[in-house]
Amino acid sequence: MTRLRTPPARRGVGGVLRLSPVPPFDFDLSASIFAGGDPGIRFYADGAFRQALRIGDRLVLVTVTPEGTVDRPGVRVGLQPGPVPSGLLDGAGREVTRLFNLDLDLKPFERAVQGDPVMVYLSRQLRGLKPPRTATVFEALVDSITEQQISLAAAHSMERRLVRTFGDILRLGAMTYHAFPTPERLAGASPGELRACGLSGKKAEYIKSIAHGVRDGSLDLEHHPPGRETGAIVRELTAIRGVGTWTAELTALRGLSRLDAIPADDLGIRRVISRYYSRSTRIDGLEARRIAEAWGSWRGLAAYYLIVAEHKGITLPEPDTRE
DNA sequence: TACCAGGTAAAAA
DNA sequence: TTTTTACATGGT
Repeated sequence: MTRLRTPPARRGVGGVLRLSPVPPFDFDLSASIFAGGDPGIRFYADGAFRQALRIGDRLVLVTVTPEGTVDRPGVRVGLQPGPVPSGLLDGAGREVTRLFNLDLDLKPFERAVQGDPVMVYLSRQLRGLKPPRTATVFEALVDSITEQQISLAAAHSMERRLVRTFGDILRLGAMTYHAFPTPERLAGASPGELRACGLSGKKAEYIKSIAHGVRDGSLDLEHHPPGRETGAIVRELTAIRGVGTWTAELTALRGLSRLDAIPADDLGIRRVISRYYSRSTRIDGLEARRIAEAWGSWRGLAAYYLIVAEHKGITLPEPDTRE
């Protein structure tokens, strides 16, 4: 897949940065999945996205708002509290670029799925949708382990408690913001504290072990040699205790933006593929992978489009009426 | 009250 | 080797 470099950021007055995402990009659509999030953790409302992020050695509140149009998109990044040194501003720009995949070029994806009428329709309905990425691979891995087996509602409740319990705190006025917990903090957590967040004993143990590995340097989740294949990364991840194929693929997709990774065994992905491609007949992971082959190296992004399409209640205009 | 929900490793057969 | 089981919370 092709990636273009984001044009140089323009520095505004008073700790404000303007970025130029690769078009097409629809910020409101891409950020809308964060609507209804926890305002103290990660939140999108009234056209502004907010999240507490660690930039270098500082914890800051990042506020992202859209400018321009889908075809000439801009993004405004504000930091609190001030004063904001220019190095911090540049770091925040890189971080926001990562979180919203601003340098991803969607045009090759749109071309690659031209032969698939369903994906052509959905990608037009969702034009400019870019998949979000976590601030760290560690965060993606911890979230994915938390989400194993149970419903997303249950998992999100646990993730929220995990962040509120162990995440570093930033106070601004009356608001308290929580960053995602560092490996150091989770490595130091007691099993009982992790269990109190709702995690099973085994999940608590997996997460603690991963946090230990990252902290002492024996496990490097964040750095991968350029050109390394997604399959190799998934295999590496599955060597970690508690990480199966599903967890590794989800982590590669959300944490590394490996858009060719598709957690095809995932119940939600199987459901949306069957909804849009199999007349809602239940399918297994193998069948899901077979259908996903049509999307080539963009299969993970295509699956994300299906999830968002379902979430937004998008239906196909002409149901298949073969006799 | 059950039962299912974006799985996994370990025990049992 | 393949199959079964325990596990956590939230929604219906």
